[in-house]
Amino acid sequence: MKKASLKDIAESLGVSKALVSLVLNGKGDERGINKQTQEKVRQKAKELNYIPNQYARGLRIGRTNTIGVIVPDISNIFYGKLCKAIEQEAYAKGYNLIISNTYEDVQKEKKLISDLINRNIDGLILASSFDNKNEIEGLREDKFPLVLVDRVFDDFEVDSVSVSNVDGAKKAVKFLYDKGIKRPVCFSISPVYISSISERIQGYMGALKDPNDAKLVQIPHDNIEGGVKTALDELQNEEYDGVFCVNNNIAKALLRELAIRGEKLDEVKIISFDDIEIFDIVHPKISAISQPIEEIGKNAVKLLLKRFDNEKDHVTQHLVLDTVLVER
Amino acid sequence: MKKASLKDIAESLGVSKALVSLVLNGKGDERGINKQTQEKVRQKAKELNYIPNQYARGLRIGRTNTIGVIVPDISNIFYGKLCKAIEQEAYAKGYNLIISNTYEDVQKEKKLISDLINRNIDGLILASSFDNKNEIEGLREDKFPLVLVDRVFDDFEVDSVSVSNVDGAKKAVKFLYDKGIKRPVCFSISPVYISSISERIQGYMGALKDPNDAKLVQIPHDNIEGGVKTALDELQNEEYDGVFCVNNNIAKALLRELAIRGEKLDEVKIISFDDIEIFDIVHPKISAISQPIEEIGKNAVKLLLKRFDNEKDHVTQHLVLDTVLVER
DNA sequence: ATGCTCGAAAAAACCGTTTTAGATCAATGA
DNA sequence: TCATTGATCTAAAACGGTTTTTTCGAGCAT
Repeated sequence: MKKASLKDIAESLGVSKALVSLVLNGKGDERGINKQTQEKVRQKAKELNYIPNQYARGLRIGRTNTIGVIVPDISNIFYGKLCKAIEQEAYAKGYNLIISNTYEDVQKEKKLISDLINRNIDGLILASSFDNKNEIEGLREDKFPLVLVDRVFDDFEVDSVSVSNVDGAKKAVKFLYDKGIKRPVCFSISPVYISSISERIQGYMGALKDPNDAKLVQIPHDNIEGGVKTALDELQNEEYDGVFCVNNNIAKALLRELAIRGEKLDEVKIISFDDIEIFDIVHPKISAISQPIEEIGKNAVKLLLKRFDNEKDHVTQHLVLDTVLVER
Repeated sequence: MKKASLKDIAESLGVSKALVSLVLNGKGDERGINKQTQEKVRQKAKELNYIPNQYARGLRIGRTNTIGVIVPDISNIFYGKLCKAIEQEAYAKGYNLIISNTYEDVQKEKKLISDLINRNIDGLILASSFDNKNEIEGLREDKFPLVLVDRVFDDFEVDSVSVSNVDGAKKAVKFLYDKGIKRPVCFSISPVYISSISERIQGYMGALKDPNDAKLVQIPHDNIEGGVKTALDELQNEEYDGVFCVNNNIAKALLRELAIRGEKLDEVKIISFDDIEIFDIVHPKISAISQPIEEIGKNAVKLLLKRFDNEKDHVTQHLVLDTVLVER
C-alpha cells in the first residue's frame, strides 16, 4: 500500500492535479469548481487515504506549519511544563513543534538553530543559552520570526516573554527578612550571564539590607549535586539562616544534601524561584516565587502567530509577567 | 540576505547544480570531479553560507534524518527523561527529533501519527495510549520503522523496549512484606489497559500472600489529586499499612495529600514505580522500583537505526530491561 | 579519417505540491 | 454572425535539491 499522491487521485478521476489540489485545500468554491466534481475528489481522496506530502508542500509554499522550540533541558520540570504549554497552544492553532535541547551548550545551540531553520520551520521559540545577542543578531536582521522566552537580551528588538526576575528575587529576600532571617545566602547557578539568573542575583543584591552581607554561591549547572556539597562545606563556619535558590534544581539539590547531612533542617528558611509540586511535602517546606509557566508558553506562541499574520508592520513586544510569592 | 541555493553557487561559479550537489555530498572523488573544482565549490558554499533545504532534499530522496517521538506527557518527569535520553542518542547519530504529547488522548494520538508520517519522518518511537494494537496494525503492515517504548502490546511483531513490570511490582510488594507490612494497598492509575500499568497491577496481585487481601484503587490520570483524595477518604476505615504506587505521579499526589491531612505519615510504608529525585528527601521517604530510563531511550533509538540499516531482513526484537529496587 | 573509449561536466528528469495564466465550450447579447 | 461572458477545468512553471542520462572533447587504435 504505497502512499497516494495528488496525481493518483487526479488520474483515477480523469481530472488534473491542479483541480484536486484546489478542492482539497478548500478553494473549490472560491475558484468555481463544480460541486459534484468537488465531492468526487473528496470521496476519492478519502478512499485512497490520501495524505499530502508536507515536504513537497513546504518546498513549494515555504511554510510548514511547524514551530521550532529550543530549550536548555526538557527534563528540567520548568522547561517540561513550558514545552507542554507551548505545545498545547500551538496544536490548537494547527501548528506542530520540533523541540530540541541545548544542555547549555552554545555550539549545539548554534547548530540547532541552523538545523531548524533549514528545516523550514515557520518560526522559533528560544530559551537561549548564549551569553550575548550577537549569535542571533542575524535572525533579527533577516526578520526571522523569533520569540525569546525565559531568557532575554537587553536592547534587543525581538519579541520576548519573560518574568520580572529582579522583582521576584526581591520578593523572595523580603519574605526571608519578614520571617526573621538575618543572613540570607543566595545559591545561584552558573553560567550567570543567563539573563534570568543574573536578574535574580541582581534582585537578591538589591533587596539586601546591608550589601556587605551579600553571600553568593555559584553552583555549576552541570554538577549541581557536587556544587551544593562544596558550597555547604564552605559555608560550614559561616552564619546563615536563610537561603534563596535561583531555581528549582538548586533547591532540590540543597534539600537533598541537607537531608543527607541531617543539618540545619529546622534552622534554615529556604525559598526558591520556580514553584514545583514537591515543595510543600518536603522538610523543611520550601517557599517559592512561582512563575506563570502556562502564560509564558501560550503568550510566546500567540506572539509568534501574530507575527506571522502581520509580517509587514509588526511591532516588537516584550511581555514581562509577574511572579507570585507562595509562602510556606 | 536571502538564503543561498545550489543554483546560486552553481551560477556564480559557472558550473552546474549537479556538480555542486555531488561535491557537497562528498561524492566528488567517487565521481571523479576535478580536485580544484571541488575546492572552489566548497569555498563558495562557505562564503555564501549555504544551507541545504531539507524539504527539497526530503522530497527527492524520501529520507529526512528525523525521528518522531510520541509520548503521553513530556512534563511527566519519566517521559521528560526518556525524551532526553532519546534525543541524546539520536543527536549523536545525526538525527533530529519531533516530539509530541498525546495526554492520553487516543484521537490526538491517531492524528499525531499520521501528521508525523506525512512529515516524512524516517521512523517513530511511540509510547502509545491506545488500548489495543489495531490502531497501529497498519504501520506494522506497511513495515513502517516503529519502536514501542514503555508501553507495548501482546503478540505484536514490532520492535519494543520496556521493563519487566510484573517482576518490578512483585519486588515492590515483597519489599513491603519484608518490612513487616501486613496489608499493602495498590494505588493504580486509569486507564488500566496501558500495558505498563496492567502489568504492574498483575505483579501486585501475584505477589500478595492472600489474594483476598487485594485492595486496588483506581486514580483517573486526568485528576490525580482529586482521585487520591477520594481514595484516601474511602480508605478511612480500612486497615492498611503499606502502599504500592504504580507511578511517580501517584506517589507524589499521595504524599502531598497525606502531608496535608497530617495522617499516617509515620505508619505507612510507601513504594513507587519510577524513582525520582525527591523520594529520598520527603517524609516519609519513598522506596522505589527504579527504571533504567537512559537505557530504554538509547536502546529505542538503536533499534530504530538498526532497522534503517537493515530494512530487508530485520528481525523483530523485544527488549525487556530489569528494574532495580531502591530501599529507603 | 573513422570509430572507440574515457574522463569531466552539463543537461534533464524527477520528487509532490501550489499557483498562474490560459484553454475550452456553451450560452448570451447586439 | 461574432465578440463577450461565465463556468469549469487544465497545462505548465516553480520550489531546491538528487540522480540518471547526455554531451563534449581529447586521446588512441585501426
